[in-house]
Parts: sequence; structure tokens; C-alpha cells
Amino acid sequence: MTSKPRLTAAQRSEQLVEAAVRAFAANGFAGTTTDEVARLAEVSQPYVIRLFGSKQRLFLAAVEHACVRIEQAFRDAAGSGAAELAQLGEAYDGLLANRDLLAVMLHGYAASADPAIGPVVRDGFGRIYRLVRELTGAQPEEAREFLATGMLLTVLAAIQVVGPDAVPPEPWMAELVESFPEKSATDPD
Amino acid sequence: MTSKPRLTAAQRSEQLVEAAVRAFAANGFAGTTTDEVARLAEVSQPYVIRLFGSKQRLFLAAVEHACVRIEQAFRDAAGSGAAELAQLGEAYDGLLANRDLLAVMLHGYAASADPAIGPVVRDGFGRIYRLVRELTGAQPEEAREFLATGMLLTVLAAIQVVGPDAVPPEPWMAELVESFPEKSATDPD
DNA sequence: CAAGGTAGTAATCGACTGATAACATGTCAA
DNA sequence: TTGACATGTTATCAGTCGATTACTACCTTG
Repeated sequence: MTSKPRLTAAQRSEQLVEAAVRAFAANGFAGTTTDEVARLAEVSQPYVIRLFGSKQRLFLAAVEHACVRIEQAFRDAAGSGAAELAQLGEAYDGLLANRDLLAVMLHGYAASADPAIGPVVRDGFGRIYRLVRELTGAQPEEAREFLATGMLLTVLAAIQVVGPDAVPPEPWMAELVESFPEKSATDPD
Repeated sequence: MTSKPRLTAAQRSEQLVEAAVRAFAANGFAGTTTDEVARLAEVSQPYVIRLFGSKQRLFLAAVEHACVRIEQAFRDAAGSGAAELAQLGEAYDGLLANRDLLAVMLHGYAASADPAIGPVVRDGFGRIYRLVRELTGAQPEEAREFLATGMLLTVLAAIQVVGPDAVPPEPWMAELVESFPEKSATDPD
């Protein structure tokens, strides 16, 4: 049996950030223990603290990671050259399927009253806004509407109205979900 | 000096819910202690637990209270008879000035993975959606766009891009904020 | 006034958790 | 080989927090 090989601090940190994203996505900053993250990555809890200095810095690393991954998803969806907002919208749907990245962002928004967290979250949000404009050439109004829809979807995923762990839909949920423009299925048949 | 008069349990509970809204709005469910709420309401911490049974039920009461107050704000803005979405939008701006009610909702969304919290938050959200449609006669698509904008504003307030405790605006923030339709100032002059 | 219910507190506890310190183990260059 | 550095753990602590228990003070009503 392959009992954990030793990794470099950089590799282990990377692994821990991914575990942190999963853990913080589920329970938020205050609701997650460093021990949970440690168990997910199969290391000891004190080692997590040693590598990141504090729980707060681990959370910040998770938020930063989520931002970068979201930016990456948009860039990939855009391909080379100009892109349509609809393309980024489909990328967003892809992110919703994972749920973790957007959930971490939501917990970041909620925790932004903390003076150490707010700036990092704001910065990441700003980068995403500017990237949307840059990739699509959208006007501020269009980008704003795009992000607004994104925030609604993020919330709907968090309260389990859409996404993988959605509850059985009540009438208003079905109506609201149906109101979204249909995903243009590039039907290969 | 008027040292606290005795109140009925109902009155004290009401007072505690208001304190809970303020406390939970700032730090969320896991990040808030029952002692903070107790101090805000100037009662002892065990009494808070006695009146509500648990911290979780206190949080649920705060979420429920926030929902009701938001519904009330919409109803007030609509007046009697049919209303425009723009009227509700102004009501939303009024709520943003307080920040607490919408912040509690945001923390509710974030905490909805908890099986005891999710249903309450979903129910409140559903009531607000239906109320918007009912008051304005809006189609699902319009109501969805209205809520999307609301979610974006809620997030922007949480990360201190808009609202009372907004940070000094960076260029992207100014651009994004400017992109919102101007509030139609009913200039009395 | 007696008595019972209601409002509220002080004291305390057990569990949890982030962080520190001391120690162990593996790896690699000279 | 050896020694020095990097990876990782065990043990432990000090503070925090939700909850329980037992108690006190007040008010009402017959």
C-alpha cells in the first residue's frame, strides 16, 4: 500500500489549498476547522498551521485559488480572440456543477467584514469583472448584468435550488429556474 | 437611572432577535457568539439560550425576521394597487442603507448547507420571489433579473463596494457602480 | 399576605480548536 | 558517511463557547 510519499512544501501547500477549498466551501471560514482541512489532505493539523501560518491565511489562499480558477475557466471558454457573454455564461454553468469554487467565493463575500479578508475578496472580484469586459468587449452595463446573473446563480446553488445537490423543486423554484435562457445545446446529432 | 425594566418573554425575544440580526449580519452564524447577542440586548448569555433553545434557533429567528422585514419594505414601496419594479428597486436601495437585513440573508445563503438552515432560507427566498411577482405583475424573467440585481447589490455591499461602509473606490468599482441606472431623484425643488 | 408562576442571573462545565513546542524521520550534497 | 536541512508528527495548552443547573427577584392573584 502506497502510504503517503513525502512532498515538497510547495506541492503539499497546493494540495492543502485544494482541500481548503472543499472544506471552506461547505462550512465557511468560521465554521471550518483546520483539522478538517488537515484530514482531507491526510496530514496533521499542526502542519497545516506551519505551512500557512494561520487559519486565516489558509482561507485567503483558498479564496485566491478560487478566483484564479474562475478566471481560468473564463479564459478557456473565450478561447483566442473575442468572445460572447453567452460563452462565459456556459463556463459559469460549468463552475456551478462543481459548486466548490463559487461556494468559496460566496463565503468570501460573507466574511469580507473582516479587514484582512475584504481586500483580497474585493481584489479577486475586481479582476473577474475586468476580465469579463476584456474578454468580451462588453460595456459596463452588460458586464454588470452578467455578474448579477452570476451572483443569483451562486446564491441559488448555495440554497440548493439549482446544481448537483438541489432539493426537489417547489413550483416557484421550477418557474424561476425555467426563466433562465436555455443553454444552447450544440446538438451534434 | 433606569436600570432595565422587566419585560415579557415575548418582548425580550423580539429585542433579542433585533440584536441577533445586528450580530449575525456582522459575523455570520458560526462567527457570532451567543454572548455577543446577549450583550447587545443587555441580558445574560444563558437567558438567550433559555428563550431560544439553541444558537441555531436564534439564527433562524434572525433570518426569518430579516425576510419579513424585506417583504414589508417591498409592500410599503408598492403601496396599494399595482407597482413598478423600479419602485421595489428603490426599496432595495433603502435596505442597502441599513445593510443588516441583507447581510443576514447573505449569511443565511452561505449557511444553507446546514440541513436545519437551508429550508428556512429557501422558504424566505421563495416568499420574496413570489411577492415581487405578485406586487408588480412581473413575468418570471423580469422578476429573475430584479433578484439578480439584488443579489449583486447584496454582494457588493458585503464586500464594501457600495453602501455606508464602502472603501475608497478603485476605477473598476466606480465604473461598475456608475453602470447602475440612476436613482430617479424626485427632486422637490 | 401567601403562593405560584415568570423573568432573569451567577456559576460552572465539557467539548472544541487554533496555535506552539519539542521531537522524529527522511533526503541530499560534499 | 555524515551532517544539515526540509518534511512531518505527537503532545499539549490556553482560550473560547454553547449549554445546563441551581439559584434569586419580581409580580400577580386570590
